[in-house]
Amino acid sequence: MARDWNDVLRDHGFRITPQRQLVLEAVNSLGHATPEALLTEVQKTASAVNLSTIYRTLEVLEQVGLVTHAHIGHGAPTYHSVDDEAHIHLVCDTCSVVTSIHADVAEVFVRLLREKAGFETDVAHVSVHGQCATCVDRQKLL
Amino acid sequence: MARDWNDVLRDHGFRITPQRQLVLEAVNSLGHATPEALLTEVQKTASAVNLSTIYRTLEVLEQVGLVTHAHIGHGAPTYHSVDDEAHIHLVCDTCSVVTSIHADVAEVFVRLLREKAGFETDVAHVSVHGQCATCVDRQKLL
DNA sequence: CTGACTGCAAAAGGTTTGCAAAAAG
DNA sequence: CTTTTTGCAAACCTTTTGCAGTCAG
Repeated sequence: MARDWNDVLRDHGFRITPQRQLVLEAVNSLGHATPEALLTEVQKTASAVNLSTIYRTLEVLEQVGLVTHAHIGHGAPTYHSVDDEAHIHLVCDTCSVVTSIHADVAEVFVRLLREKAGFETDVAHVSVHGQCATCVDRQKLL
Repeated sequence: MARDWNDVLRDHGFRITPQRQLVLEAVNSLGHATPEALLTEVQKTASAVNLSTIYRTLEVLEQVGLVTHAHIGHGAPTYHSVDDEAHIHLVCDTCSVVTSIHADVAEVFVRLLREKAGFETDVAHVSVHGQCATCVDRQKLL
């Protein structure tokens, strides 16, 4: 596992660079991370790395299937390793907390979309907005 | 119906202005629209209206519950009338086409999220990424 | 060596803000 | 008249791009 990421890149005609290795490691170690957060992490090791390199690297890594991203909230997308278990992001519009839940809960939903619309859902990319348990409870008290 | 939008605003302590009326009308007539698109629409009637007014107005209209927005793709959010039937956006990551499907298909999904995570889903806000029927078919041919 | 990759700086896209003038109630 | 709302311009933040130098293969 630790050695085939570079094969994946090479197989797609990309070169192996320290920057790419660092970004990939940062994605793996941070779990969920915005480009900005990845930059900070990468710069702990290599302070000269530029933000635009992060973006370009993520594009490459995503293209070869080593990472994916999901759109949470308004601002920044978050990237995570493809190795991670498929999960869905639940974004609370009240308190902005993001929780994850196993993608299994979407099984029926995904099947319905396939049957009714011929749509193949990328489960990991889904982000669901609404109100988290905590905020729902808090609201009941008022 | 045509007359109570201003009551809604007033009840929340907001004032009635031509700009707010025009933005609301634009949201209703365009169905799905980005702030930029709304500006263009509004300017057909009142060319002096400014983009920042559009943003501020949308914020107010959303706050009082007359419109909502959804995050489709990377770029701009799209706003629509709350009167619209609840629907889910299916975003094709291959061809970028956005289709809508009635929110009923998410019923089981929403129930599961409520039961398993206590999460109350805002169905209309969900945008689902994946591959549309057309692109799925096209890929099979290759 | 040669083309892919990087750093830098500047541009672009979308959204927000401060302020003075205009309009609503 | 008082307070909100607007227009304008500038600031902001995130992402993208052009270019020249650097590095991987």
